[in-house]
Amino acid sequence: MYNFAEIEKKWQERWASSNLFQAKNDKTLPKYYPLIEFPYPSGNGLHVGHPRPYIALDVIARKRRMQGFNVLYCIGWDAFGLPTENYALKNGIHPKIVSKQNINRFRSQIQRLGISFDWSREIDTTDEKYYKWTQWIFLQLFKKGLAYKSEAMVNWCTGCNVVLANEEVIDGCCERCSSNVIQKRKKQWVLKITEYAQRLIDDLENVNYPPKVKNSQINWIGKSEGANIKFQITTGDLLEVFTTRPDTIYGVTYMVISPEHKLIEKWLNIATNSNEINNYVANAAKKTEIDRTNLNKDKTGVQIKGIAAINPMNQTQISIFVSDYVLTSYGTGVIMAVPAHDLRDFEFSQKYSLPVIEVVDKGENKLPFTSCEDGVMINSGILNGLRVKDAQEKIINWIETNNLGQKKINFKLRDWGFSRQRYWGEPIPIIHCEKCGFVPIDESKLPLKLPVIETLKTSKNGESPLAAIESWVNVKCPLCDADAKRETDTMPQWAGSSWYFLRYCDPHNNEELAAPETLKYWMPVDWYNGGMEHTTLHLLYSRFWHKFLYDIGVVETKEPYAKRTSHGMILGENNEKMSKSRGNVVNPDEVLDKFGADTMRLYEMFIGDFESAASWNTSSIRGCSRFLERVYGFLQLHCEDSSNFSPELNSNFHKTIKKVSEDVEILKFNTAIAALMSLLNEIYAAGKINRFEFKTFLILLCLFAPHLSEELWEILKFNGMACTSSWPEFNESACHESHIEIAIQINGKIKEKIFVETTATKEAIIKLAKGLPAIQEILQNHELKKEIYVPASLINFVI
RNA sequence: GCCGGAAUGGCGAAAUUGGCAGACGCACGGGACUUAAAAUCCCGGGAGCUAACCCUCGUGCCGGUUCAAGUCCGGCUUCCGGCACCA
Repeated sequence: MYNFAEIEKKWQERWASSNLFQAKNDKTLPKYYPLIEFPYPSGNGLHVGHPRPYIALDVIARKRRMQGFNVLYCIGWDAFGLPTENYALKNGIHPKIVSKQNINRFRSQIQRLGISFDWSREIDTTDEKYYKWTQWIFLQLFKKGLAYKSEAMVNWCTGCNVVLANEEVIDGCCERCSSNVIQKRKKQWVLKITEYAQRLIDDLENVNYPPKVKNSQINWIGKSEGANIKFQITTGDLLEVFTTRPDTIYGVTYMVISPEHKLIEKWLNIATNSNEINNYVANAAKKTEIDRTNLNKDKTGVQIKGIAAINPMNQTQISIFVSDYVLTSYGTGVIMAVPAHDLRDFEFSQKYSLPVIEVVDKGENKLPFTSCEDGVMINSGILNGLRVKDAQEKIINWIETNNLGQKKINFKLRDWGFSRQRYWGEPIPIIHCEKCGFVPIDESKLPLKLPVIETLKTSKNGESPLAAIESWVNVKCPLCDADAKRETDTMPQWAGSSWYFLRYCDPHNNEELAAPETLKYWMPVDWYNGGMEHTTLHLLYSRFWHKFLYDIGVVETKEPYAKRTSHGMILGENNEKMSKSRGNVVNPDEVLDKFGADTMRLYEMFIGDFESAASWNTSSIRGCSRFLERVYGFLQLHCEDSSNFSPELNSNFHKTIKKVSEDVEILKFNTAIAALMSLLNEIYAAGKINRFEFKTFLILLCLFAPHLSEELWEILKFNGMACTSSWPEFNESACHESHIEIAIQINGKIKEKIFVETTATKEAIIKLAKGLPAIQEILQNHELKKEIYVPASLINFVI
């Protein structure tokens, strides 16, 4: 009887006590560094989706060890964050305690899966020995001018007077008190990721990421080339726009300014319709960005009456509108509208009856004409008759000479908002001094520990709960010793996860974030697997930090991850995302109790294409446990001595070794397992297996079902352990069968099938096919136009 | 809305990237074993028309390219992920 509970406990204990999966310090060995995204230890515990990537890279880690690599495979906890803080607030427990409980639960659940993590290197982002270095990196960024304070829009609950996370805003209202939420400007720490935008695009060339990941990042960064151009306003102000089509400047018929633009406040005094503008601005503050930029929605706007802009090219006066389809966060927050050649501007102009001036002619009369290919400039003063590309060059030259602007590359990517008005995050190690400004705390004083609070209370007036702790906030300026105040914002959860893979290399180092020679040996990460949902934030943020660390000489590689892959989500039985509220969460504990870790591991790898979403199906698991039971029962009994593959299984064994070896490398775990199942079926049909074959089978199986494989390995008294043996080789020529099947088609439809020797020539096969009675009959009555022969596959007679 | 993906039997899926659609598994049906059931083992299933063979249709929808299309091209539909303070 296959007693998985006993077997799994036994081997997990043995692996742990022998430190079998600890990475070795011997830097002469070839290294391999697989990485999974470390989990956020949520209060709900693990669900069956979490282990999918852990098991997948465990398969790789185990295979690499068998291939002779020194493997660093680790896990840790990304434990700072909003849900823990909110849970702590609600239940009056300190977040530190909540985190600890969650981590303990996660750890014990994960340990039951028999994943070959090096548990001696476990890290926790909320550990002060860890966040010391998160803070240290922040200080380096600050010293290089890459961390600065800037105004940003935040969700402001008008009831609680606190800043809310997007997630806490439900239909424009506060999740807790249902008051209206508005967009409010607030000074925040921001990291200058835009300075690295071009490098973040360029260096994608040198990494092995799936095209969809590269494309997502490139689109997210959103590079566009154009120009910034200054327009004189009748008030004497200058209004600067960013445009990708400076060539269309003669077609500007109005301008649009975003509702948050600073000049609006000033112009309210001059405008003849200030009430109307005020109302519009207040309304816009209620909308989400997605609503505002929705192309299908009716665009709204209000003209700022009483002022106008002047087109620098022809001195025409043009009206200025406020509209929320223009965002403060992109470009300059102002656009020059060219309705004839931009879709959004065109729609807006139609709605508000604004003039449309065509400046690019392509012989079509349908407006808007937005393409810039092959167009010729018209109605455009100095640009008339030029092609669009030449016009662009000329106009940029002109504005630069006349000091009205310059060529400009813009990115959709925005600088990274780094402040949170929260307790459960890394304190930002900065002191505000009235005289000296922002003063970094001395590196020797790191970590700047989170002060202990008896009972955590909700923040007041939009500040972090830390602001209420006067003894902590009030300090002396490190430079001038005057009274000063600590920064009370904390870092976002993304901070700790932007460099954790460096810490795995040297997790107990108290002098440096990791010793340089250790980083040199282990980095880069060879294979990083994670969710598609992290493509544009976490993945980009950590690449940015890594490039910065490269620039200041901490790491030697420009990119942190040599290869990236992504897993699909595991959905509930009803095909929906697993969530507590939908009641479709499957707890791995139940699966482990009923079927054991090996079956669960096998099932999660067999469930479907690793990169696509898969629905959990409890009855399907049975197929995997049945397979393991067959291995346990049958193979143990029918084992004869021999050191060769039996002739009848020879080719199948080689094919299976090849299939498993290759498929796991391209994430085709499901077909690798199917190959093992097929092989077992063959063995069943043959009715026996010898010791050599069995040993090979166990090594292959060991990737997916390590406990059972070790157990059988021991029962059969093979040397050492399955997981420490060498990965088996396959013989390419032995993979081929002596005979193959060829399909005979007439006009693409299969009529017959023949078996021929693998070595048979094209001519011989065609002759054989033509000799078949059914084929002969058809060919006699029709004219043969063409014969197509696909080697080792088919013949098609076209008649 | 914008960006990135996906769609194949009753179900999860496979298909050397243009070459025999449905491997492997679940569920189901039949048989063997059993007093019986469970478990196990063997066999069978894309749909339609058939006594059976033949034949016809079939990879979300419409059209195209090709000797040959799940795979390539053009146009849709539906679903999923992300949209910067959930992680």
